[in-house]
Amino acid sequence: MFTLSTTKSKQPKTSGKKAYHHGHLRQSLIEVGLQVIAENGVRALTLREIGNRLGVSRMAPYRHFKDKGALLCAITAAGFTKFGEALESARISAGPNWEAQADALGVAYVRFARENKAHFEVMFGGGGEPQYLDREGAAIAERSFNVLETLVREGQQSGHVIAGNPTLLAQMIWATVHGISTLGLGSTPCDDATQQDFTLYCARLLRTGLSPRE
Amino acid sequence: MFTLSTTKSKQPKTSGKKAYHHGHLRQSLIEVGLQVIAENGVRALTLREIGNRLGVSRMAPYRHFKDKGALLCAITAAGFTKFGEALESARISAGPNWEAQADALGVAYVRFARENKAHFEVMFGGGGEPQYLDREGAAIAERSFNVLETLVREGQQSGHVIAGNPTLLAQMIWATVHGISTLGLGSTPCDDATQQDFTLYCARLLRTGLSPRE
DNA sequence: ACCTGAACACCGTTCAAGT
DNA sequence: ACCTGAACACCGTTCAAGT
Repeated sequence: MFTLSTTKSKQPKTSGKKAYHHGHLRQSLIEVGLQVIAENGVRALTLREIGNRLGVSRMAPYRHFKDKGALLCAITAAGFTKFGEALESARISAGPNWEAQADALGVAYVRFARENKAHFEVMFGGGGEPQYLDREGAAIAERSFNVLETLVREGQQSGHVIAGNPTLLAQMIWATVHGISTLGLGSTPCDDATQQDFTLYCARLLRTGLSPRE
Repeated sequence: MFTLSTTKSKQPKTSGKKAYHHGHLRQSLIEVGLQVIAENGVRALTLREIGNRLGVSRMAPYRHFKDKGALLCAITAAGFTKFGEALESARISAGPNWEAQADALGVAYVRFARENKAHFEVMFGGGGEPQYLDREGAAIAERSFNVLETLVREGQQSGHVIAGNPTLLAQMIWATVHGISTLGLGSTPCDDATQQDFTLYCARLLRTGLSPRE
């Protein structure tokens, strides 16, 4: 589960005593926090609970995070990093065809939301909260969006997309995939395939439009 | 603020003592609860706080709601009722033109989200919560969606919308307006006009499509 | 019926303290 | 540096009780 370097912090503590802690509490807090959210929702995220799961005192988290909100911010930032990677890698593995890339991106977006409910929840303020997004997180989040905007620009150059402000066009697409994700549209009730189908259906409609072409 | 009948409950209590309570605690709880959410978010909603604001004991709410979740359900249901009315009235006052109706509906959706943040938050599970939606609330919510689906059907009959499953088409539109609403797209940072512009922009794109018509 | 107080098991967070 | 315990001001909720 731990993907970090295994180098303990500064003092290896020659004794086998038990040590103050494993040495990567910060990362563990994020991972376990995410786990708790995945199991029971953001609402159930409790510093005490995290502490218990890690066999650590109630106050230990405060060594690494100013408060609960700071932990959530870190989780959010980690989420957007993963999110951006998922989008970008989906686009790349879709090959050179523009439409294939567009489809892949949409599907990846919706799939990420489904497969990382906990992260998605925190990332997009699924808490009525002021959205746990600090300066750093916001920058990462914007990078994710830029994958989409880049796609639009390229589509315009290759003649797949109409002229117009690429940012606005990207936002329009963004709204659609995001709406599908949050509304859980096309899922009956837990089906991944149907949701993917619905996403592709929407992607096609988005291209050709809702009004008849004469 | 109180739009209910002023008839006190059963016993008017001839004495001027102060009475057990004003007689419409249930409705007051919903209204004040909504107020608290509007001011500080769902997270800040506290039965105790509501009680305080109403000059009522901590336990009074339990007389009307099984628990906090039940209150939230009632708030949600009330929200969807208002929401459905907003959509329907927007459609009606848009006149007979189909496109005008479609635009009005989209704008009304996004505007509702903006002007009723608190309600919207609770209605669509803006809490990572299991979405406070009981059987009754779900029925009301579905009715709101049907306004949209009806519009699509009529659009198909009048030749404004391509053929296809009206439910899926409506869901596609729904996803878009919902995405705009939750992402707060087109708002810089609190501007109502620009968000409306953006919504209309999306509505047009939705009709004509993103790929060039040759 | 409708309201109340005391009490219980939970929170986040502060503080003084240990190694 | 990193961890800990006790303590404080909050929660939701149960219970026994008042009118």
